[in-house]
Amino acid sequence: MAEKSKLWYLENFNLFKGLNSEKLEHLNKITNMKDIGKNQPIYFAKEPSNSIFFLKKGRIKLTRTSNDGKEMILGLINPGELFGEMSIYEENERTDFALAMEPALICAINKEEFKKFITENTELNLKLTRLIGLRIKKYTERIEELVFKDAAQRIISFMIRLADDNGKQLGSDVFVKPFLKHQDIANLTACSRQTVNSVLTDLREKNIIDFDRRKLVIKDKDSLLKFIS
Amino acid sequence: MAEKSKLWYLENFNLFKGLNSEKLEHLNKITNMKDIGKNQPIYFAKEPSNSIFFLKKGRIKLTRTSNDGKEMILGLINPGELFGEMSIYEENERTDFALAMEPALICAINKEEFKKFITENTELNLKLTRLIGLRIKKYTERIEELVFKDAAQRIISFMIRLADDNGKQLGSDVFVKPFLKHQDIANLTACSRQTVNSVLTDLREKNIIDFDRRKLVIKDKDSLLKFIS
DNA sequence: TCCTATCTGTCTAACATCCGACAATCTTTT
DNA sequence: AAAAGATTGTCGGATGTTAGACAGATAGGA
Repeated sequence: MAEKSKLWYLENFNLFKGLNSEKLEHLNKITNMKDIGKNQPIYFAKEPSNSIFFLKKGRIKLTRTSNDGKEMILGLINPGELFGEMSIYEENERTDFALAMEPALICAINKEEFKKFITENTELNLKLTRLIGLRIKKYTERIEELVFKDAAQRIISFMIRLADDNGKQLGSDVFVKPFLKHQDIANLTACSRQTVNSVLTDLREKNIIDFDRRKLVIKDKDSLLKFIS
Repeated sequence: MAEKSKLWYLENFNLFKGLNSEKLEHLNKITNMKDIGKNQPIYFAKEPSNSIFFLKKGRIKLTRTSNDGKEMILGLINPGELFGEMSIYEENERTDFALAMEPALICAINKEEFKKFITENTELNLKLTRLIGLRIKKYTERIEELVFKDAAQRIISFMIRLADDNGKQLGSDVFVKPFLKHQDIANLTACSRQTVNSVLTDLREKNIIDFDRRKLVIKDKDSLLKFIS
């Protein structure tokens, strides 16, 4: 990878927008671009956490596994987003597991280097603080959803968020591509694969959504919103 | 309330330990002690968030309410702990609701004043950052629990945490006093009051715990731990 | 002190969701 | 192009949890 393009990448991460070229150059020196293959791990749980990451290309899922082998997905990471940032706050090892869902390009920064860089760039500190606030908000909302909503409502909420984050408006429809496999949706919404399937096919029969392995189309968002009232 | 005792209170909050008397005096000037009656609110959801709080005495529950009136408890606050601190991170209104479970004594600090105080005391900043990291960890563990564990396991995990936080070792038993009413335990563990009751009485029959309205006694922690394996 | 609220304990029926099973379809590898 | 593997679709039975109902116990206010 040419150094020039790496610099360009850095500049395009939300977090780094507005930094001057001197600072970007310094950031460039302490970062490391890396290609990750499909289904390859980026880090493991219980691994000492020395780095934080930015995603340039691909999709990452952050997961946790129960004692008896069940998987839950804590969150999905899209290009331009930071992940693994908990290593700034936790002393020891990571508690989750990051996996590339498709071929990905990531940018790694050493935790200590990044900490130092932050203290020298207080405007970054503010952005980071805001980001952490958003994370907490997201997690508490997730808890709320698990407590108050049933499986169908959780799946529908997930689709709406997915469409908001990754969808393209096309006429009156919203396209999301790629979609996720049912098992992943199940692991995100805390229900079984079969329940995901039956909810999705039911909504398709009602002409509210359409989907196949690779795409999701939301044809009638208003009806979806009614379900989660 | 005499000013002298208030200063003494401040000194005893974990977060402020180690501050010199000049800084404590300044803190004293920007804080406000307040008595709160049983079942009285401290702040409401959707209220502009101008203050953060420290709890000196009593117990606080942080709750959220669903559209159809069901309550969930996001967390309990014990004396010495900070709460409402999300107002530092979120711009707008609060998303939850704080209620005194028993007569309480709290200490309020204006958000902006506190922010200023932090920037002038960087060692505090570090402590606060660590605290936020712990909050995130706690929330993600809660999500994990909701996804992986059944109702009985969640209730048992809750009792163990309660005993760790508020229990007193007495011989081979751990006493927790006061206990919570079953409905509150239900709202903390995402299940119904009836389920809480049946799990508790079942454990009592097996001589693993004992309880009544005011206390919980853990008589056989090992057996409890086996349930959550 | 009595009276009223609230909380606990215990049923049973209804319900949501899971789980195993298996065929059909699509994807990847050889 | 064939074979192996992964994903989707669809059953029906098993299971955990809820919700309603109501009696008895306890706490708090008049």
